[in-house]
Amino acid sequence: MLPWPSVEVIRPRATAIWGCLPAWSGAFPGPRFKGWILPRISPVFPLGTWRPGWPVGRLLQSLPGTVRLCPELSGPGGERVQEFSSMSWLRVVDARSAPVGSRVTLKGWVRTRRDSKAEGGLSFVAIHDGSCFDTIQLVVKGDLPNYASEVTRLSTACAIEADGVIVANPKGGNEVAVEAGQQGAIRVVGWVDDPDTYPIQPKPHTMEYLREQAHLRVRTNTFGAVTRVRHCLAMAVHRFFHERGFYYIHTPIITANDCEGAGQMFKVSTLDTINCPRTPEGGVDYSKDFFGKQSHLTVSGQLNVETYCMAMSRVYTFGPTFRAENSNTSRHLAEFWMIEPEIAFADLAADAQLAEDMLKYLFRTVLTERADDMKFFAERIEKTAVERLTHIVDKPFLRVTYTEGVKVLEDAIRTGKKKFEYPVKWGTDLQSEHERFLTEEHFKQPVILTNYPKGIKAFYMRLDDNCEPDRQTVSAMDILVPGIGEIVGGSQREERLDKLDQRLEEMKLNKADYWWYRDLRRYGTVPHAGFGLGFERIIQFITGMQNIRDVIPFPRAPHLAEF
RNA sequence: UCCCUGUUAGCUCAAUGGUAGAGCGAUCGGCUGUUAACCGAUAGGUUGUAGGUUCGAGUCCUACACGGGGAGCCA
Repeated sequence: MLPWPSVEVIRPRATAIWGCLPAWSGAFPGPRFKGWILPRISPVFPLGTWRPGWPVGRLLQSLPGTVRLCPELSGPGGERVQEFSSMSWLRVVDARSAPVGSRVTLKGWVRTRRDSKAEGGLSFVAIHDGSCFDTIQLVVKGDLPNYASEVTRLSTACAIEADGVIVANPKGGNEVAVEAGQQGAIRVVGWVDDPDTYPIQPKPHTMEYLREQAHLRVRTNTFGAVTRVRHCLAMAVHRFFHERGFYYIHTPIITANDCEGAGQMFKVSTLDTINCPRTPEGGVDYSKDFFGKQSHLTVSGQLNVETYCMAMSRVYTFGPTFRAENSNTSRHLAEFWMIEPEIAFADLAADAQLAEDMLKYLFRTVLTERADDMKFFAERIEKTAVERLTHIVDKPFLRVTYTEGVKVLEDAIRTGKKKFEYPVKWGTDLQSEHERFLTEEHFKQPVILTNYPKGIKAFYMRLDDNCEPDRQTVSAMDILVPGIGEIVGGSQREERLDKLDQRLEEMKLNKADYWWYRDLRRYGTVPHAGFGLGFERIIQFITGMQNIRDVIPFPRAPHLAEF
């Protein structure tokens, strides 16, 4: 049975892409090998235009004339080509670009159905399968044996298989003609129980409502688009670091350090919550617990990843983190994903540059690879979604010290340009309204704020040299973006043991608890720096989705763990 | 956790303290190479829960539950 299997294309040496091209029913001339056309895609493409995993067929379709065929190949250049031969149907994204006349089988779910009495019965059935934003339309003729009994009863979300022929839609694009005369068929795989009460109707729903239907909401345009963008970004994160020689470190989810410090933690325990073992003083005896001491879900992989940084030079973590704070906002989750790189022999400036490069890489990638979804976000979710990313990619982020930032705020107040609810004073933390003013109204672009007063920052941040008396700062930075606020928080770490100890003391932390962290400063310490990037927040910023609960598949927040 | 606000048909929302309404969706019919289709008809309700005031409560009062916006905490 046609059609062709999906083919994974790999990039062996960063100069060319080799791969197998399905023989599109003879649509492309060229040398053949066991039924495959074997192209070599020349490096005339700018590097990074496309990626491993994209079928070559799509590239040929979207970029005609830029592919050279290499007849000398007897295989895919000795490189790995993986065939998913068990998948013998075509995805919607490939059907949309397949040559007219191809026989295809499609599998997917019905979005909409419209009927016509013309030509002895005709139904237009739009189906989707997640492979791209758009649906493809099946034009089903009334001559199918199950036309009246099944096809005209199809409703939103019915699962079907369709055999048909790719034809051109009169108004542009591809569609699939399904008629008995051409061995076409519609097979219903799964019906929808009661179309009247199916929660996802072909009409606009509010985000709040869809949140209550989290198991079904991915079937909508919006959540399908969010899902593809999220995936695209996750892959881009790994690619960004991998291409720059970073190692991906799997830091632990469970931690027995009660010293992570960044807020309330979830307890991890196997003790009986009602009859737990007691210490003589009446407290819970955690020595009888699974880990022999009190343990928690991690709030950050940073301290662990620093240890790996002190041998591997460039490392990062990308995993879930947990905060048991009672935060109820559109920017907070109890379970969220964080990207935390750590670089050795680096200062704050290098750290900021890495963060800026990474953000721009992510923006560029999503604009290229998910243009279809980004177009949708710009049309329906946030008008400037595409425009502002394009804009940001082109110019350097602004670097402003905390002290300069405070001056800007004070000037704005003095000249009556702006009124704030909270006062601005050097040494205190900036409020949301202050940060928003800086990035949204004053600078109107992403801003890297640096060198904060030490009193408002964590113990591990490096003390700046040559500070004014009473104005001691640390090498910390926050990246603020319009609409979201803080998206990155990072710092150069304190690599000098005496200074670190001094800070631990000042903040009344127990040195003994940090023995292994302090060891890093005793044995071959080097200047190093890193940052944390909230993955959901970057998705929010890119897509314009207003609530963070709508950019993660199953959000976890206070009183929210239904799905 | 605090402040503000909301909860009425499958969904989005109306309804001076006096008979519960519309649009969309669904179902049926008509028209149509349709694509946010269009036209007509039908079905669909213990007004978030529990109390209270009143001759009478969707509407006023109290408590609770849940949703949303903002703040704090942060990413």
